[in-house]
Amino acid sequence: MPVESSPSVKAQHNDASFANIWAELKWRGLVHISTDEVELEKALSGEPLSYYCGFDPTAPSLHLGHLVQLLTMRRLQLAGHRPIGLVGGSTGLIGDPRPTSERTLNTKETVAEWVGFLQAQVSRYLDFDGTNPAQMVNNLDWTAPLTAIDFLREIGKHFRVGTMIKKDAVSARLNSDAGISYTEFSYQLLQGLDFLELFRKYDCTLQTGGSDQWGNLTAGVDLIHRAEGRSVHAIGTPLITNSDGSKFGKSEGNAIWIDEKLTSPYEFYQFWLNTADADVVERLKVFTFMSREEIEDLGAAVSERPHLREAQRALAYDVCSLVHGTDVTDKVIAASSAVFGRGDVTGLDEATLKSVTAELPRGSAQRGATVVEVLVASGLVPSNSAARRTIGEGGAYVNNVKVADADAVIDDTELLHGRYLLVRRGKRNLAVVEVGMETAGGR
RNA sequence: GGCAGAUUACCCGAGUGGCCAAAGGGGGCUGACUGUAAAUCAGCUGGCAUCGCCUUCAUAGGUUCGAAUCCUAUAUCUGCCA
Repeated sequence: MPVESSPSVKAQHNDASFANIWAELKWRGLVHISTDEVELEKALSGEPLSYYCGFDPTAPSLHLGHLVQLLTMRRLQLAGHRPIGLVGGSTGLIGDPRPTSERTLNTKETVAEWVGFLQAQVSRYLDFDGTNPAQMVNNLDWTAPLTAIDFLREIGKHFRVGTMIKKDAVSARLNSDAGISYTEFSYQLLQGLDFLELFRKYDCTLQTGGSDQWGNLTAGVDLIHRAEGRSVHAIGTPLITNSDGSKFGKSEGNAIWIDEKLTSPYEFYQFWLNTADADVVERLKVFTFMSREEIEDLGAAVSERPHLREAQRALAYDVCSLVHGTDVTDKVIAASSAVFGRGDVTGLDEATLKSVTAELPRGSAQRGATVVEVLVASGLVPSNSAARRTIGEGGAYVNNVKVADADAVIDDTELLHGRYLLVRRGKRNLAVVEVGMETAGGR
């Protein structure tokens, strides 16, 4: 299992101006719901405790919603507590009930592959050295050997159906046409079992997760209370929302993934840079390790000189560096400024051009291609018609020069370093097209 | 099981034989403005070899010079009656 922290993890620290980690979590708006606050604050201020947060393999990568959990885990670790990163090799095979509809089951092979991906991702955000090192677990390790009979006798007996059907996710489904399968109905037992298992094995006494997981978090708290007679804790982080009511963490309807293959670092950086003024302070609190003072200064900058967008730049740089590293982030910023700056790309030397465009989508075309063909090859438009439409609208650029004639042939002299074209659609959709020296091929 | 009604482009929804690639709204895209923002205004929003042609109005057939519109069968959904 690949377990490797990101280099930036070592440099992170909490804000010492807070009385304790609980106060900081509250200030950052990371506590939406929790078990007894007084007890929890006491526990978090006392001896190091073990806590866990689970991630189900429902996709090949984690997304920004998960990043909230990862950073919350890291904050608790920085406060001296011991994190347990759990990847749901078994729960991913069952499916957490969504309020709307039944999930389709993924194959065991797919889930196993995704487990590996997620373990590597989770590892990057935790520290595996020091006095309170993180550890990674997979709930398949303790659920796979369990027989159905033992599961029903030892776990199922502690759960009342009346309680189970009152959980939001379940009751929403029972009241909908979709109904709910027995498989998904059982999900909360599995997550409860995880907490119990980790409690027994590692004295894990706190589970964190999104507030939408509250029903599952309390399933574990209740189970431990019944089975072991001990009170343990749970913290539910809020659902991050945009001030304009749109969904956070989406760009043009697509989720923002932390895997660079699914969401390019360029797109990732742009996503953060475009954070609304009204949301940027809240994002800084949740997604960065900046101190209260730094964040308050940036908040003041937003209201005094919004056009400079200092807070957005700081946010984008910070989060992009955290997820993709500072080297990649520097390249992305260079690409962004080459495009949004004065925009003369013909003067760039080849090495600079390459690094600047490294994060952009790429395509290839043949020599003698028309503007329309180049636009389609870039992937910026889906069809020739769309390409013509874009050109007609005045939104098509080659090497940052607006093009008007759809059928114009790209001359060899326009190629940057004999092969490249920087193609742009609208203000900020960019791609690189490499023009081949051969004339065969293509589609 | 019986009766009635629905099924239209990304979504909602108009259209009941030709003037329908299909009203309107939402969403999206582009342009102007701007702070790579918000708001606002304007245009675009099936495909292609773009003055024209092709495919599309649940699916498969049929009537007709001509069908999203009529008929038949199938599938799915919604009401009402058993």
